Amino acid sequence: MSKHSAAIARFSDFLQQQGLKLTTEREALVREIFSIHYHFEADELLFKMKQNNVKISRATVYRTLELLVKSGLVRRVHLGEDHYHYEHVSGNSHHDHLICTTCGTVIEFHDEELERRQREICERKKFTPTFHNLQILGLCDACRRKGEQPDAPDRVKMIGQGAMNLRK
Amino acid sequence: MSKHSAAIARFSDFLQQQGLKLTTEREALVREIFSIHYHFEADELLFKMKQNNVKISRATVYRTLELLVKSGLVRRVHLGEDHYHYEHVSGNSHHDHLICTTCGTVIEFHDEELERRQREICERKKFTPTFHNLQILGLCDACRRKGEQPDAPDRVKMIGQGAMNLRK
DNA sequence: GCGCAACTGAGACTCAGTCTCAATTAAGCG
DNA sequence: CGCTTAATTGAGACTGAGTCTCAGTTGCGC
Repeated sequence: MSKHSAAIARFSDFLQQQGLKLTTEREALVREIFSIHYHFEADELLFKMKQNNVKISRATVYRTLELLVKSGLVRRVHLGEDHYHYEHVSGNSHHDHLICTTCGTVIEFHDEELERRQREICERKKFTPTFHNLQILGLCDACRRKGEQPDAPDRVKMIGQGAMNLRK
Repeated sequence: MSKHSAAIARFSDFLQQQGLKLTTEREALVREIFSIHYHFEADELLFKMKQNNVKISRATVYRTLELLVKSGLVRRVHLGEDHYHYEHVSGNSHHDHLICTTCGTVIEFHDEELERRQREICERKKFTPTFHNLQILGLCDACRRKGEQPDAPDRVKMIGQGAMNLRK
């Protein structure tokens, strides 16, 4: 049960600083998040917790995600779809995404030269960056091989495990 | 009335190629879009057309925007909010965005070195890019000057003219 | 001009995310 | 260890962007 205790301790500290409380729901959510090693959606989280018989409400999931983002333990990322995805932050930290528009595969990468160049651009524009978000959409190697796209997808599909809606 | 006729001609060609029709609604929408020289939202478009006494439905606006994106005349951009923004494409073409998280100002920029480096990264990952989207969030010069952020905004606010909801 | 596939609008629907409010709980304090 | 109270929770109503349906309309190739 002491898995992910480092993350929980960090979150606890953050909450205390803000005069907020570490509740069982919040703790369970952090555990769940840190056991997912991929991008996830809020509803996916809710679903998984239901599966594990952990009781938590939609509202609490969203509220806690917001706190986790503020605390820096979780990052909100755009993956080309029209709603948010999240990922937990653990040591290694920042990266950007290559997203295959055919199969939905997400490839992470980090490139120091790219980062440096961005900083230069900001400096020149007198802009103080705090965060950035880069997605490159296109075809992954596998999809390119299996024929020049069969039917021109105009929208990214099937990212993550899909929505699995189960409102209540 | 022949303003923006180049764009309309291009769209007409695209439609014809696809066996689709150029209707009065679609033409009016293209006119409206090409008279906005900034990022806009779908609802904003609907609102402006109502103001100008052009009758068009929400469904048609969305349907036409999709076609315009496919035709390459309009681009869908993420501006850090939870819904889409659009911008028309006109000659000069591709650029990325610096977005001030305090006042919502959007600064456009284009940097060839950044583009080149991205192409290199894709090559190394055997990824065939078709499009990318880079937003750098932070503080613009003006906001940085007027004090180190008064109350830590955790979310981008007030981008564009705001939503001005008027469903019907 | 005709025919018919493409198109349109009204409004129902979906789905992610937010808000409200009464009931509950963490945690500092005596 | 119980009290107090501010923070938190869950149920479900609500919001707002975007999609879908379907009956009626229209562009356009013949």
